[in-house]
Amino acid sequence: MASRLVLRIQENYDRLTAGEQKLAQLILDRQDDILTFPATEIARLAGVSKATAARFFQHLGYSDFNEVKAQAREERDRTAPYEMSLAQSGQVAMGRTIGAHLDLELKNLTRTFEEMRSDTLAAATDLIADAPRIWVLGLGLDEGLARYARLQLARLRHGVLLLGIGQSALAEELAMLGPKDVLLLITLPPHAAMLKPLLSYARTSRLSIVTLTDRGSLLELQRLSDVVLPCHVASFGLGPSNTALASVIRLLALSYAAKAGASALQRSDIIAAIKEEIMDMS
Amino acid sequence: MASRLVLRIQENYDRLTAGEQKLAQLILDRQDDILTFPATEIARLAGVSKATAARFFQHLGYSDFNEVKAQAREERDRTAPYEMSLAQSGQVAMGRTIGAHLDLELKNLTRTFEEMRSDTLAAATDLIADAPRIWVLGLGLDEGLARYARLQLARLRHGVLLLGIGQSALAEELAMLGPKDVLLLITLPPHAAMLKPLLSYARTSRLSIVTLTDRGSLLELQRLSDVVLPCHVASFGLGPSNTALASVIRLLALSYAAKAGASALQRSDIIAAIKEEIMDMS
DNA sequence: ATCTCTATGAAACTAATGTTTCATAATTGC
DNA sequence: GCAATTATGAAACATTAGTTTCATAGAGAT
Repeated sequence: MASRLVLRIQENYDRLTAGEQKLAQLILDRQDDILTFPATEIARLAGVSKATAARFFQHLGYSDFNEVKAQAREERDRTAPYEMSLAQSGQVAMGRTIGAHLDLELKNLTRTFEEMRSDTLAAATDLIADAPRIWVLGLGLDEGLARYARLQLARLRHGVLLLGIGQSALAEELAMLGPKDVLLLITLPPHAAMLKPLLSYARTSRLSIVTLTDRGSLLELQRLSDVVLPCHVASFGLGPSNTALASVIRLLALSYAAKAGASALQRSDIIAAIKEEIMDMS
Repeated sequence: MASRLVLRIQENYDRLTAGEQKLAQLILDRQDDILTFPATEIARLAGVSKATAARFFQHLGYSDFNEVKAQAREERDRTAPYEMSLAQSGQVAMGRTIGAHLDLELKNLTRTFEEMRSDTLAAATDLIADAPRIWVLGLGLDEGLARYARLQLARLRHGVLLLGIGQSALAEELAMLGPKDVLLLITLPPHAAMLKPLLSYARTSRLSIVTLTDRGSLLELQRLSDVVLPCHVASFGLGPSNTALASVIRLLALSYAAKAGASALQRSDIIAAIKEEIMDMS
């Protein structure tokens, strides 16, 4: 991040020599990362000598390149003031600050969607759209998210059911799985021991399996699924964070709603109206 | 930005020597900017020698510090441009892109924690720590999150119960509420019509109410609660987004675990061990 | 065409960074 | 208490980075 350097360059651009303008253009083109390189490398990338680079920064008013870097660091610290203020005043959780928690959650979300291929999301959406029934499964801690997913999808379409609630009836439920159905599996480490045999059995029903899991489980679960949407779940403690997974569920519902169009939204409106009517009767 | 370095540190933390842990802690505390400093300076900041720093990075699997910096640059390049590429090529959901979805989620998270007062989080944590029993309530769509919250807290302490599951038994459950208990309420708009009378009744039990809700409901629910932790829930459709609320639940659990200390973590370990044993018997 | 001035790169010099080696202190096991 | 092992920092060494100086090329003015 080099905002103030960029501003100085912009203010002085016409007064720069040709070599200096080469440097200036490079910095304007790569504002975010150029200062992570040493000046020697910046000069090389711009196609000028080290001497020209040194004179360039001096021409802009800096005493030397170290001053440029120090200014950029100060600017970075100042850009996110809430993090610093939170970090300083915030409650310490697990030895970390609220700011650190937020940072990690933001990174989990960013990396999750950074790496999400649109064709993977589309494939998952298509499977859901075409399925006569959707079975949602989440074991242990993942059950809450499974319920959330089921509710999100049930608002938009019929035939969305939860598996594994009363585990004593799981076998009966598995017997109900049919071809063309979709199993929406939500699972984070540590994975339930029964998961693999359950998935192996489920596949004999010739249904499709869409799995939401963490990055580390991607390869393993890819073998047992038709589509895997991986999430980043890094945390400071208490097992994996499911914030990114919650957001992926939401995106999947949004994506389905967009594909299904008016009928999905109409269903959601109907359900809302039913609720209002039921509550009026209470 | 040093996400992968951070993950490597987290995976290996217990195997690091004391000097290496000093470096590790510094990097965890200052993930965003620490790699803008040379390794010599990082060593100085951590209070170790340059030799220790060099061995530390090698211990983590890097051939040298230059490789650490190169990886961080690559990561930054991979994180920044994707928003543009996703926005241009990504699946359109509800008229918005994956990039827009991510942006909105990031903003929800950022604003939620930016506005979170540490004293409010501490007050909620204290109430939970001191309560003989915690009742968790989420109606309708919020039920999934309520289950998630209950599971997170039940791993850390006894006496965490879910309200409102079989609504026909709700009256019986409400009769069980006692003084000094805490009701952890999770509710987003549209709020269930029964919520207000339910809360009014609950207060006659002289228990404390900790409410997680959206910003818009803050004033209204503040009158009925002891502590309110508001979340930003902006979305493009399908009602409010609960990604930030999921993360607040997680932070609350982390905060409680930090306060309760060893006993909470021990309980979590015990539960994990029980699960392993039960699964081995399956 | 020539002279003056400016821009520039090569080279020299200085400074800083990073890695490796070695000696010592601390820790662990018997 | 002692020996063996490991961790660590100081120092040596190697490499890179950054600044300054000097020589040259190019541009502009006459």
